[in-house]
Amino acid sequence: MAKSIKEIAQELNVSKSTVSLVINHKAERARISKELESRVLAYVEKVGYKPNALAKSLATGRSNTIGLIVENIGDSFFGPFALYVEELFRKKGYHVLYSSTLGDSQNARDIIDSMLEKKVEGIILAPTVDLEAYQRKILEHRVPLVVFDRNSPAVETHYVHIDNDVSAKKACDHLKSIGCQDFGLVTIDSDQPQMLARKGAYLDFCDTYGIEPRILQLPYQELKKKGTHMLKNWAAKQAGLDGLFFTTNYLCILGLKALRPADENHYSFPMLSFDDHELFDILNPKISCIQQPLEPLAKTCVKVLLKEIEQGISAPKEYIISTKLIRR
Amino acid sequence: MAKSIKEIAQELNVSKSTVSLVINHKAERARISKELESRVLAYVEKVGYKPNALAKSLATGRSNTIGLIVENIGDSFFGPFALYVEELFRKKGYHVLYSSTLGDSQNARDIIDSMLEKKVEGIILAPTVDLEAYQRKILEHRVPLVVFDRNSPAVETHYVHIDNDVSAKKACDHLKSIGCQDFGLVTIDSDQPQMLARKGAYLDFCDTYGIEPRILQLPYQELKKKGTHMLKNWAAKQAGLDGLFFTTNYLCILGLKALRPADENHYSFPMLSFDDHELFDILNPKISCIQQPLEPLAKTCVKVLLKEIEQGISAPKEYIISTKLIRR
DNA sequence: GTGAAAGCGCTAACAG
DNA sequence: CTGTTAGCGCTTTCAC
Repeated sequence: MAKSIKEIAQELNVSKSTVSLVINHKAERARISKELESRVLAYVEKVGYKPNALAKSLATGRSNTIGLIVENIGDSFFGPFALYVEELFRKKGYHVLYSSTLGDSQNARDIIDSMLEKKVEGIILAPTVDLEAYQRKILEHRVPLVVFDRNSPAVETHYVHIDNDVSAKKACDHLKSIGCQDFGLVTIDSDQPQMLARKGAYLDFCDTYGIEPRILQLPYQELKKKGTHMLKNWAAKQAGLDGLFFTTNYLCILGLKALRPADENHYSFPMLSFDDHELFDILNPKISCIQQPLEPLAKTCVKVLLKEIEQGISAPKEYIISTKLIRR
Repeated sequence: MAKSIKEIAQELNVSKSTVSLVINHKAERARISKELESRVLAYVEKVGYKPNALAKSLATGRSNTIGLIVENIGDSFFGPFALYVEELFRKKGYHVLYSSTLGDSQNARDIIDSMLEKKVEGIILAPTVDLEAYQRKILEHRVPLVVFDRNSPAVETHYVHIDNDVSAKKACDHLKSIGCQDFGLVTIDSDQPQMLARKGAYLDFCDTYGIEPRILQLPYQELKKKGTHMLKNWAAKQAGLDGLFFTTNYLCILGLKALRPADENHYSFPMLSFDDHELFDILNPKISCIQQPLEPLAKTCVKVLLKEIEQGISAPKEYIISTKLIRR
């Protein structure tokens, strides 16, 4: 069905290379006559010939594709992030092959393998835990890698992230400033470094102000099944609790649903979320949050990766994007 | 860096084809000795050899990739939908190449071209308007196509969608049943068939009950810039308006933000949204909606496309998924 | 049982 | 200026 360059050449009575050169805008350099060039171009246009990208990539060694590995493409953080990334790469002539790990390391490894097999020219990765070996593998294949959102401390790669300590500290300070004396932290049970950092900042804060820490760790893998129940039970036992800091927006949403008062218009205490959400500002009460600036985050990842692709792999560097406390 | 099959063969003192046959589990059929087979397998495992997917696809004509084209991967409808699709295809050994059109037909055409060049084995598409010619082009390339969410009526392709008329009618009935006598419709200005169908159902409803229709069409391309302002102005002029039906959830969210009362806890009238949203049930008041069941939608698209891929292109068929009115 | 050889569609020297 | 040629890495047929 689809024509090949060979057929085009035959039908035009020229050689394959002539057609190839014209198509790839190298006619000038090969000093092909303007007239022949436009004849070829016209014919190619007419029959709608499109080169087979697979063959082209195989021959050139360039796939024009980059891989983006996130935790969950359907999530309100990664989805919009992915859109920015896609847009930015599109402008540069690259395509994006996405995949979601769902927090499962085996998934992540499979995804990385197949991306490597597909010869992506670079990878942007939000790693799961235990992915150090595979991050090294990517690097060994000489494929540029940018890690974002969370990092495996042991692996030396470019790393784009926000300042989790400072941000979580800001969150705690804010809760204190609005009168919370005894607020708790709700996080997940995984060892993701960014979650550990947020928890660490909370613990430090408690230490500084002599607050007794109250921490609930929810099981990431069974959040839907058990989260609500666990949170309710836990909260019921926390006498004197006067605020809650959620380390991510989906936890905060879970919290809002679980702790919703039956017939009142307001929750009994302030809640603050890490990561914004499009509806946080119209809830009642409004939900303050630590906002990760998606666009700068995406732009930085793309910029760093493009540089690696174009100029070769360079020494790993860390890029810190600062967050904003949104008071509502 | 990455080894080729040729190197593996040399290092093993066998021929390329032997290695290839073993890797592809065709050792038996080629009557290769068990002993040799396990020797090859062991070596391949040891050095971590992975075949170049590009070369493989070129040789076999199978890319094991399918294309998914949505409007906006960052959106709360398409994002989770994409996740389901990805998961379902992953199980079948396919990868998904996504892209967002952002409602722009030129983007859509570029995306389709490049997917065709990459030799995807099938495409799931949420079309923009004016995409008929390109849908035909896909079919002419003998690439299986499943259209969902919206359809270009003229093109005969497999089409998975919800029943927009019936659903919108349900929505209107519900508003009436809770006492709205004079509710309006807020939609976008594009000619997407599903939007037209929803509007049509509203007009029919008004006709039946002798209600004077009040419709606001917001400019899709400039929603962020002008939407809030336009909606506010429009609503202010609608004397006696006692309810609002939004044809999509992002419009409803815009409405909730635009019409938020300054210092009251409730909106002045009920709002109902087409498409659910994770926070609609904790808003005050809660937002009722027409819920499109994402998982069945995704499952159907995948099932239909897989059948086309495996059994060849068949006569176009329409698959209708029914929606649910969620009263809140 | 195994390996040589042709070919998938394209690019990129290098002759002419 | 144009065409021939030799791959890119893999699959697959067909002699040996």
